[in-house]
This record gives sequence, C-alpha cells and structure tokens, in this order.
Amino acid sequence: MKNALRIRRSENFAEWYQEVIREADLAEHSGVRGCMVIKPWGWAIWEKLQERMDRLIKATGHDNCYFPIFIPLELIEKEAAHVEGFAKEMAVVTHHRLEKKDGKLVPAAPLESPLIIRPTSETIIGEAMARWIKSYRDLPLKLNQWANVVRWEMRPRLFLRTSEFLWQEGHTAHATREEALEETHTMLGVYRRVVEGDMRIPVITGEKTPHERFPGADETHAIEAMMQDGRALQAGTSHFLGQNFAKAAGIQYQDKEGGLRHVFTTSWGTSTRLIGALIMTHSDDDGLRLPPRMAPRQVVIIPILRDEAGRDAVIEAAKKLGERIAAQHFDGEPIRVQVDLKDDSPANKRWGWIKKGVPLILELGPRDVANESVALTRRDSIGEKRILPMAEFIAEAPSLLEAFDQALLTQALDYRKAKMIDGIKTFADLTAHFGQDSGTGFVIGKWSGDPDIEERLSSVGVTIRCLPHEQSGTEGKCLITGEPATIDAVYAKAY
RNA sequence: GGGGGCGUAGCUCAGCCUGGUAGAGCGCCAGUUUUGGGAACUGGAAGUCGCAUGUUCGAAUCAUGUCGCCCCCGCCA
Repeated sequence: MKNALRIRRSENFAEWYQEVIREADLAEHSGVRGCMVIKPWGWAIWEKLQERMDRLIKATGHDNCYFPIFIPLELIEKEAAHVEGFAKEMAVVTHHRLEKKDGKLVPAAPLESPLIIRPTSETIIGEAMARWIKSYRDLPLKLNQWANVVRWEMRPRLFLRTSEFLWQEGHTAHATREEALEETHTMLGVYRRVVEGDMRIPVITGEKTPHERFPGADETHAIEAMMQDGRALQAGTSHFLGQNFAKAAGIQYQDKEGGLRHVFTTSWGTSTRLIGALIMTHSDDDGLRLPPRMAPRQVVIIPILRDEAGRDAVIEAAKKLGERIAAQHFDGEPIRVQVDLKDDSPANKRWGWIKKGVPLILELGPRDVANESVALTRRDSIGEKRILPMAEFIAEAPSLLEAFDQALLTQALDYRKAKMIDGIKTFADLTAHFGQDSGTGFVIGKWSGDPDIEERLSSVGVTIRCLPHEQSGTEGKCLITGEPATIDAVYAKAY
C-alpha cells in the first residue's frame, strides 16, 4: 500500500516532520524569521490542549490574569542570572514612530528607555507582586497567564523552537520554602497528567542539573519526552525560584509576629512546543495521529455519493448518523463528529482526514444505507477497513476511541522502552554510542554531581536531560569521570 | 556570530556556466468516461523568476546589497 506522505520517518526525520505539519495543515512559516502562522486545524488542537491545561491550573487554585508584552529594560536588569541567561535572545523596541524618508518608512522618535518584548514574565509580574503583597494574609498568590513570548532563536523550527511562541506561564508567591517547593512539584504533576494522560506522550519527571537550570532559579524540574528519532524533548518545566526574584523585586510580607520577610516564588510553563511533541511522538508515514482527547474531530463521516439519484438519501443518513454518534460520550464529553460534505472525491477526503490524524473515519454509501452498516477505518490500522452494523458502531464508538487512545500510549511506551540503551558503563561506551549519527536514545547512568564535568559531553552532542525523581539508590560509577556515584541521570541528545 | 548550499507556478524542480523576454511533473479548473484503497483521457488557467540597486540595447541568467529557508559549528529556561 502507498504511504500518504512522500517522505518516510525512517529516511529523514526532520523532513518527515515538516511534511506531517504541511499535509495535516497545521502551520506554516510566515515571512518573519522564526515566526509561524498557526492554521485552523493546528489552532484547534492547541485549543484542546489549552482547555485541558487551563482546567487543571484553575483546579489547583490559580487565577488567570494578563501582563503587558513590553517590559522596561530596568526591570529585567534586576536579577543578575536572569539577565545573563536571556540577554542574547532579547527582542528590543527602541522607537515608537515611523517617518517617510526618501520614500521609505524609517524608525523615528527613539524611546527614552528601550522596552524589551517579554521572553518570560518573572520580572514584570514580580514587580506587581511587590506592590500587591503586604501581609501573610495575601499569601499564597497564585497566578497564571496565557500569552505570547519572544526569544530570538538562531535555529527556528515549527512548533519546536520558534522566535515567537504561545504558552502559559504560572507565577506564584509563598510564605515558606516548603510551600513553594510543594507548588513546584504540584504543577509538574499537572503537566505530567496532561501530557501523559491526555496527549499520551510518556514522560520522565526529574530535576535539571545546574548547567540546564532556568536563569535565576534554585531548582528546575522538567518532564522529558522521547521523540520517534530517539532524541529528548523538554515538554514542560517548573521552577523553584527561592528568594532570588523576591529579593530582586523586593517582594516582602509582614508575618504574624510583625517581621518583614521575603516571599518564595515559583514559575512554570508549557508552550506550543507540546504540539511538536505530539507530532513527533504519534505520527507515522501516513501523517498525524491524534489521541482522542486532543482531536478537534474524533469521528469523520464521508458520504459515498455515487449518483444524483441516491445523493440526498445518503447525505440525510450521514447527518442522522452524525447526530446519533454525537449523542454518545467519550471522557465525559459528547463525541466530536463531522460529516464531510465538501465537494471532493471520497478517496481524497479519506486521505485528507488520515493525514490530519482523525482517530475514526467512517464511509457511508448507498449500500450501507440499505444494510444499516458503516465502513470503519481506524487511524492506526488504515489498511483494514471494517464493515460493521451502524448500531454496533454507535454503541461502541466510546470504547473504540478508548482502545485507539490506549494503543497510541502503548506504542509510544514500547518505542521508548526499545530506545533505552543498556550496557553503557563508561565514558568510552557513551561516546562510542552517541558519537555515531544514529546514536540516539536514553542512557540511564550515574553522575557524580559535579556540574563542571557536564561540558565534556558536548563533543558528542549529549546533555544530561534530567535527574529522575525516581532514583534507584544504587551505587555505581559516574559515566563521565568513572568516580563512585549514586545519582541516576538521563543522558541523551536533545532538541 | 563563522562556514557551505538554496530561493523560478500551490508543491517538487529544470533553465543560469555561455544574457535575447518562462518550462516539466504533480496539484488546480472544465468536459467525457469512471467510482467502496489516492481513477483515465482530452483541453485549460496559473509565475512582477524572493526583494533592491548596478552593469547592459536587453537580466531568471552577471555584480553588489538585503530578506528568508536548509546543512555543519556555535548559542539555546
């Protein structure tokens, strides 16, 4: 059987990824470097993700709000490590007017003080927190905002690394270290629940090494996923900021005893990069495959219109079938179904929906109307079309979606399991494995804990992705130095 | 930021070396025959050759600049 895509995953992963995005009509490059246009199907998936994430963020006691896109330069300057980390990728606004000069528009009227376009909002939200928080009664303060941010990236890639991207960023302030740490872990748990439970992308939760930490954080925790080329993708981060930003911005409260204390803050974020993770985890040589909770349409009905005479009857039957399916529920919501009435051939429509990743595709023709049957294609086995009684499909639609959902997770878990590389015991083994182009996957190995030795991995393009929260507790030898070590670390090539 | 490659129709690309006014396949549109695994045939529409400046009687083609994309290195919560 032919593949829907021209490029196979196994041949050129990077080109295949672009092809999946284009054929599924998710997004495209705009004329501006590193900026993308998100098309309706891509946006609908993002909305599904937003809905689920937003619900859990609110359920854990956070309120949404919105801060400005422009941040005064002076604010950014306050936290030294933060500036250091972000300075190289800032977009800066220096003028506020254009004037015609020799027929061209040129910037005029320089700003007295330049504004930066937010790369993240710790500083501007910290400044507000300093004004809002007076007493222990004002704590905890738990905020979230959905926004766009800009980081001037050198090598942009659709969804994975774009100069402008969309995300949610949570910012909280707490009276105690313990409470802030608990918040950091709670939100990482929320991320895990959405990414693993809804998006069906298996992740490893762990702490980042100092080298990979967020600039200005005391601890950075992350969920780390494995893509279908064996490379790691950081899918969400949650930071314990200690009192660094509190001290920089002067966020203080008066405790019960009347003493003035700095708060402890956290921040955490997930972005449109998750769409990239979704694509690279579940897609195949026929295009995108969407886990049902992320699918804007879970079932699509394609009417087979053979001649003018039977046309109306088939369309009528398709609409009625759609209504009966929509009356069924999956995961507590009505099943999302669409009857595809576009003036196009059934074959084109079918391949179109396959490439867009719709879980269940039905074909309904005159013969089916007469027999009360439907022809079902499940997205993970498109070669096996099943004819089954209409009533049976309607009754079983929820469990069919459930089975497909489970199959995606199982396949992703199986893939990851196969790419957990065993038998790497020394630095020589490590460089031998990752030194070759095909050398990918996750290596679980020991790390001595010395932050300065991590740089030695750069020659083979490997980094320590995280120190898993689930530690074995065993003793062994550091994969980099060979010294005795107890910390388990995930070594991998990353996006 | 350094090195290399590339921008020609919606997509993939030829033409450029040696300057002379635009091509192919796929897709798209129409008609006919078809039709439950990407239909066939015939005809047709579609491009200021990324943009700007220069050289020239004449630029897709040569030169310079610029924007964008890809690869390697660097950078990258």
